Amino acid sequence: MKRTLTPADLARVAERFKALGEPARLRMLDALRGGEMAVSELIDLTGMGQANVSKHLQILHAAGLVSRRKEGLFVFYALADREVLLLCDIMCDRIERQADPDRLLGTA
Amino acid sequence: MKRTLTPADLARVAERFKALGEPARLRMLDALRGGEMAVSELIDLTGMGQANVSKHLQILHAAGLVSRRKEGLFVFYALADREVLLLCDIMCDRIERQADPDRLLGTA
DNA sequence: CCGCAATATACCTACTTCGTTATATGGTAA
DNA sequence: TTACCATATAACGAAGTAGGTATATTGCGG
Repeated sequence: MKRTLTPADLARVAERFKALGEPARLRMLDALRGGEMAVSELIDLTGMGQANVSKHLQILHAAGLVSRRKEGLFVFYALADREVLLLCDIMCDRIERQADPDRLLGTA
Repeated sequence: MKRTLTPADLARVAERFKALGEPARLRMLDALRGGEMAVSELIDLTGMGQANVSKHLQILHAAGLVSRRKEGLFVFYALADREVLLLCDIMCDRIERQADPDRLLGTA
């Protein structure tokens, strides 16, 4: 197991995790599970403002988590690869395992 | 694959990713790979300020990423489980795969 | 050409977060 | 008890970020 990440690499890793660290962006990634979507679809689906959705998409794209494809007036975004979902699923599994007992106790 | 995360769960997932979204905290988690460490060791090892290290540890602990153990004057922190490292490794692998060609091409 | 539709960007405000210094808490030893 | 050590917390300023409105860009149709 190599421990040879440069500070720049470390910053890049942090950038990606930070991009995943917003509920709004997680919702957008979840919406993209079914396949690519145009910005307007994401706006409609999430109920968020247009400028806000666009900015979040830039952040996700800068982090390499989503890909872009222009087609006429529309821009379609898609998950960059399967690992993005893998990360989310691992984290969600942790949440579900820890949240379930809480919910039973009414701690939520 | 269930898509039944409540908004509260979504916020919890985001909280955890956000906790991973800081280079300083990633360095601390990396330092904990070898096993539990006292706060003063982390301070010494990372060169960060004492108050800063303590605050970052509270964030990691609140996110459930590290565990605590008090022993006399010392408090030892350790990785909460193996999945924490799994997440980091997945992300690091992505970085290494994407960073290497960039470096060769001088695109960075 | 003009006007419109989809997306991106600039700008602003409120809020959060990082890092530091100073102080408080808890535990140990003399 | 008092002094000291390790850790936590408070308080502060600087910097970043989310979300909104307004505006710019880009591509299409008339």
